[in-house]
Amino acid sequence: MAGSVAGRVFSVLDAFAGGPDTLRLTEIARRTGLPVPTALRMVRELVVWGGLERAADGSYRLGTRIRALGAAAPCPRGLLDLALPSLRALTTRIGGHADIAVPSDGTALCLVSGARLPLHATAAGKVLLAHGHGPPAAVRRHTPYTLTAPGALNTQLARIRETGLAASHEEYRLGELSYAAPVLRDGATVAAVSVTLPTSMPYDRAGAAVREAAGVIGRALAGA
Amino acid sequence: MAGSVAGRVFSVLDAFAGGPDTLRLTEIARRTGLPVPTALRMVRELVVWGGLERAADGSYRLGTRIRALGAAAPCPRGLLDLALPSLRALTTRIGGHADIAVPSDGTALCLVSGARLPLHATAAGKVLLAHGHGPPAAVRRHTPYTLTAPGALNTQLARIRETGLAASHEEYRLGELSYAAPVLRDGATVAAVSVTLPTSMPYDRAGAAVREAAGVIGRALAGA
DNA sequence: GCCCGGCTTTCACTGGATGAAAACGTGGGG
DNA sequence: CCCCACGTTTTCATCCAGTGAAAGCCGGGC
Repeated sequence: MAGSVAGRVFSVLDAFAGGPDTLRLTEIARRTGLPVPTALRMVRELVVWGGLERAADGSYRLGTRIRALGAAAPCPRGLLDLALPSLRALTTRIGGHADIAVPSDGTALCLVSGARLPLHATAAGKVLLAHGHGPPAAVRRHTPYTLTAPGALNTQLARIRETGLAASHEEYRLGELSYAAPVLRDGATVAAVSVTLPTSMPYDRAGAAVREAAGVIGRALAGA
Repeated sequence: MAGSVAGRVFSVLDAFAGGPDTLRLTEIARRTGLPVPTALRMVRELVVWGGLERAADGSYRLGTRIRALGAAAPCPRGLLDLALPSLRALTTRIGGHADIAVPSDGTALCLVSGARLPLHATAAGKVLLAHGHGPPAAVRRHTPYTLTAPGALNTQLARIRETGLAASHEEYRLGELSYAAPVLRDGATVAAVSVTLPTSMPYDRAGAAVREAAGVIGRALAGA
């Protein structure tokens, strides 16, 4: 792949996946191992297409075309397949319901249950929100504990980014609490693993367990 | 671009942008105009990379890599969220419809209404055109007032760059006028704020109001 | 002014890309 | 069962798009 034109184009795109969201030509060349003129040609074609766009200072960032495609991408069946073993293990260990959710139309789409959850009121949703998926389809109050103030929510999202763990205590349904952790692929959050438990059955290791499961699934993704 | 490898890869990806989320090889070849073996090679490299994935029945769909990239793409992390308060204020102050538009496939995609507007005939579109977004998907006459001569349009675009304000007087729909101003991020225009009014309504403060709103949103973007 | 780093253009060479043709697989109609 | 039709995959001789070293260009620092 490295010896093909397509491969070179892809490597340029990959250069943006993990790192800062804006790169200069030289930096792209360094990251991809491509000679500068070659990187320039790749980048130019990407700009014409709309996959990259040029910032005012001459550096590059991912463009609208990539965003549009990302939004158009359906949720991968393969993801559920990869995740199922870990989800079963989670349920065995913690109890309750384990699921994996991807962003879809401003909601968190649960691949196991098929449910669509609000982004602002569930642990899985908050994980997705915290990592740039959004905006939410609707922000409404589901229980007395639902967070609706943008400020409070943003503070939580910042914390979620720091800790890699989100929680929801009866913010969506009374008597239900959930924990969720991000599934990473190439440094980007592509899904959220969550467990949902009745408040009567709290389990203090749920957070760590969810994080572990997310890690395992992320590694499975990388290996696939 | 059509004559380059990169262009062919892009056209394959584009084939998925508008249509159904799963395509068969022959269908991809048909949509892109590529010979089948060529399409096959493109598709294969995309699959290896992760930009496409193969469904159980042998058809193809957009893959996790594309999703991850789309998620990693900066800027509209809640561009609409950030803009909504300002847009509401605009409507309250000026009336009519306020919206924020980003370039998408040669059109101006309005994030509030979801509408796609032509770049050459609307205020929001002209703002995007004036700052390097384009080319337009199509330049056609919508009303007797639509500008189609490239010269006249370019003169206007230059003026828009100078003044930071664009207008459209019944160039898209009769009885409708709109004003738009650029939203800047790192000095680059990433979106356009616009208000659309019936010609019967007063509008003398619309220009300044739109510009102010765009400034506020730009500052919110920088802070995020 | 001079230098230095990064961006862009040029150009002769070459190896990856190309696509017609043929082989392969599969399903279904007679 | 055979044969046909359709979609996919492989092959291979041809050739042109892609390559990258080198040189030119621009701007900013000293």
